[in-house]
Amino acid sequence: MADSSELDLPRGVALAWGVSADPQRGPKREMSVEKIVDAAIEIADADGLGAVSMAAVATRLGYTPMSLYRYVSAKDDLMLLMQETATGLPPADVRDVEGWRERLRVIFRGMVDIYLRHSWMIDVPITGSPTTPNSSAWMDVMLEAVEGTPLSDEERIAVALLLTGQARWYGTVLAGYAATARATGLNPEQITAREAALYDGLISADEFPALRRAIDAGVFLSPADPFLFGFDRILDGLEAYIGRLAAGGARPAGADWATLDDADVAADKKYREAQRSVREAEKTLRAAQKHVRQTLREARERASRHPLG
Amino acid sequence: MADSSELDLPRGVALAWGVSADPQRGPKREMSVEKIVDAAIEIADADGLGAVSMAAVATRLGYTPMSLYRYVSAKDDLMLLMQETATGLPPADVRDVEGWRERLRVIFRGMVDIYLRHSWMIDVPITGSPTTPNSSAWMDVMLEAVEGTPLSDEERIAVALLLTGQARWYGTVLAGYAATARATGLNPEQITAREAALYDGLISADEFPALRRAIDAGVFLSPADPFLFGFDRILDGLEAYIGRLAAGGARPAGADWATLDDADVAADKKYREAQRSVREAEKTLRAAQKHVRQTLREARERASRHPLG
DNA sequence: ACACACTGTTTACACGATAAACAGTCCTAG
DNA sequence: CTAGGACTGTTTATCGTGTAAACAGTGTGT
Repeated sequence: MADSSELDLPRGVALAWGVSADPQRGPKREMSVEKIVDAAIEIADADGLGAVSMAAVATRLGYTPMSLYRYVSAKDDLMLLMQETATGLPPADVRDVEGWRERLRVIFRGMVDIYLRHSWMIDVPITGSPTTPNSSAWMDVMLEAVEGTPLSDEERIAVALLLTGQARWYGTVLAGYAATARATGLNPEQITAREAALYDGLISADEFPALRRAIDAGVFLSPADPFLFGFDRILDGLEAYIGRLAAGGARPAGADWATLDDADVAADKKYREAQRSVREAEKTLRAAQKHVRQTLREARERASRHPLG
Repeated sequence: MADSSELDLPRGVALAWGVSADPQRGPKREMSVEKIVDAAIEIADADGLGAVSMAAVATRLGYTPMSLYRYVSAKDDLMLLMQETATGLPPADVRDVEGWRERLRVIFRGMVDIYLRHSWMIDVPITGSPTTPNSSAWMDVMLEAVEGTPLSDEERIAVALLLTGQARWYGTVLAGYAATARATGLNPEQITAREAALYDGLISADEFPALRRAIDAGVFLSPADPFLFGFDRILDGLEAYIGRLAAGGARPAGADWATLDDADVAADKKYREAQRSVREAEKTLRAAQKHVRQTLREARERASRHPLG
């Protein structure tokens, strides 16, 4: 470990590592960072991250809003600490599990559980990889899980990233459900049904043939969990790769992803305009169809009641 | 397609489908939804989604903030339209590409490009799957790409979800870079270097042995793109599965993910407390070590200069 | 021509984060 | 053992949000 004297830690990160001098003089502290963070988490669990305001947290603890700033230098730091606390430590029993495949599955399950418990986690704004103790512990346990494999160090990191991303994505969708549930008071089945109805009503066979066929096959009402399928495919892919390496197969060159150049970015607005005309044309096409004229009529009626429709 | 008379579309979704009656009487409109959305996107591209306020958009167009509300019923809707516009249509040439694997790669690349262009996309709050035309078009093209395979309808949706999630995750990390770049003015290499230094300074071999080893191997300074590795593994996994199906292999039963019950959630706070003691103990351990005492001393010095460290 | 549906604007409000100045508390250096 | 001052939680105030409501001007269908 390098000498840390040269580092100046981002404010919240230092708090997360518990590396902050406790004051020696002055009155006894009545609160603590932990209590504040716990209160904030409870609010977020119940009503989403949007409900976490300094005032709300303070009120819940019976203090005035400004008092929190003696413990947490800014709301950003509070959110980082919420994230870190809710992340917690990875399951302790991973080491007992036999085989990298099962170990990764246990870890993945652990991550998804976190998002299941704390759907607001997804809404915490990201600023670089979180160099906090608990996040590092998860990273560590993932790396350890694949230590018996012929994967290179870079590849192991890539695997950890792959799991993290997949869990996060699962969490994102779960959070979407949680948010609509909060907003509408509907239960998961009702939300699914409503979304299926929306799709069903909007997707025409001419414009979106493949999607339309899927809808007709009832996929949006299926109880099967698509994320589990995805996760199993990921494990399959790793297994195939590891198998190839073990069999002495050559490691393919790690391609470097071409970045966008400025011209691409500049072209984007024109591109959007071009797409707009395409879509405009499709819109006209749509409008020519009977059932869509119906939709339009409905929408106009609605718009007249409710100016911005 | 079912009769849409029963549906009441979420406000913004109707706008996205272009299903809103243009007013007939009254003065000519000076603005348009498109111009507003474009202005908002330009602001977000330059300074992030946080910089997009109604006032900022209006100012950029030379109007007063409230004028926007004649076109866009709320900021949420504006964001939905930004998302939809920036999403655009999938690449038109996917159909020309031979083989599902290459087709998926082209689509994936297209998605990542979007996040490369518009890193703020990740920050747009999600509320259910976006039933908008462009998003549907991407879904459609993904489903079409795997039409020649023996995958079931549910599985195809799962594949589309898998790609989307992976692209989003890539985008999340890209957005993190963009955000720190904006905040600090550093270029990507400098950001990587700074993060590597942070890790290097904080991760001890005792607490995070596997991670520490990875750091020493220099993985955080490697130029290889871990997301490409991950994506290739996903494709490998799909290939393996498709191969198995084609060879007449049985389809494994789609496991249903066990949801958390209330007891689990209630136990979470106690769990966090338990973890806190573990971490507290580890902290003490850390503090007993020489180099960490060093860190602490540094931190105290810093804290005395800068009260909340 | 005139009512009124519409335009963009003004004014106003309820929150949000947080800076600055406050009076009370209590450790520690003299 | 007694200040001085570091520290506590509080009060007050500022600035930036999103958006409701009332406004005067405009142009179209009756």
